[in-house]
Amino acid sequence: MTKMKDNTADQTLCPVARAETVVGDRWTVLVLRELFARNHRFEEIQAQSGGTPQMITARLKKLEADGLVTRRVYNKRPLRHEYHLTEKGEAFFPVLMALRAWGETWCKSPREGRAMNYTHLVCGKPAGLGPVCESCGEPVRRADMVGERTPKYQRERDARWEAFKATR
Amino acid sequence: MTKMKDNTADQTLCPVARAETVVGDRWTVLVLRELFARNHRFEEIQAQSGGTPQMITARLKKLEADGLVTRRVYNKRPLRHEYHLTEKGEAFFPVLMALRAWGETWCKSPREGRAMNYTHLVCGKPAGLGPVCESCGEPVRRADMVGERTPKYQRERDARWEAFKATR
DNA sequence: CCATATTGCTATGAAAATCATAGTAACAAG
DNA sequence: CTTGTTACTATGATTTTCATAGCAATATGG
Repeated sequence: MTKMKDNTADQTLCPVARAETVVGDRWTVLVLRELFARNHRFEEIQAQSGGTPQMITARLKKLEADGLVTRRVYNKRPLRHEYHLTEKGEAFFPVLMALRAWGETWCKSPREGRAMNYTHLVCGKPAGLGPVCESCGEPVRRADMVGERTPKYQRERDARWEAFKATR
Repeated sequence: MTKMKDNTADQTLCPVARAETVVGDRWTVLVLRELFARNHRFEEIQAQSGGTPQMITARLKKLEADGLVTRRVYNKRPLRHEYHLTEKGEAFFPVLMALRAWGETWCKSPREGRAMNYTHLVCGKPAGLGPVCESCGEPVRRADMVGERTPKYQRERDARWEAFKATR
């Protein structure tokens, strides 16, 4: 034998399994990253995540269906939408920050340097990687932080955008 | 046009993208969940995650290759291995806890109840869902917590194990 | 000894997802 | 009336996943 019943994971009480049916996918997480980075347009999301349009459309539709994202008209004629995080979507922030902390610590050689640096607005100092500010020790919320891209990461993103535009 | 160069994400400075190449997959996260739940045997991991053996073998191999998991012989003749988290794997704990918090809060109706309750050993009280103990306010580490399954969730897992054994 | 159970997988073919590439729709601007 | 912009959809090849089955190496019970 091999498999049991289908635990499509909405059949379980486990919150991790439940969450994974929504965000258990590379593209979905990258789309969310872009939305948190305040990139709300389809093109930008596609360019920075590196996905095909189908991948991005599919994830955005699913995220909308799952209540993490809303579409907002920013232009009628031609009709154009921006994608924004809902409260449920915004609440995903701590997961992304935890993932970031793990990625910075365990998926990079030290010489590569950070992608982003966050400043904790409450104390005005660097927030570091953890769930509490490394400078003042208070738990950090998204609203209390400003993130700034390091020059290297900014250049990387600019280059990606240029490369994307070049092929259109 | 449609796609740009391949950002296989080890080509980026972004720690989220880097992390996702390792753990950006439903099965991988469920396997990690089981390892954190101290289920170290192939069968248990398969039964509780609900995957096919190939899915589980593939994830365990990849997790080993990525340095999150080590195989440990627990029986020669017949040769049998247990899967254990490395330091890198253990470090993933905050991500899982953040995912748990989000899942409990946003992927469940209130009446369903929790899957687990953690006690913060430092203060002896409930740790809650956040990165800091809801009782004493200190940041919680995995070593400072004991998790207990709620009866309902325990029954669910027992049932899954029985169902699994029944089909073998 | 010999049949059955245990554990940890591998094999196989069908179904579904993903990829790269190309193209379309609906306008705006010059 | 041609070119550009934005947000997709279409298509066919490739890759992954799924469900089902089976196997290898022993332990265990009779």
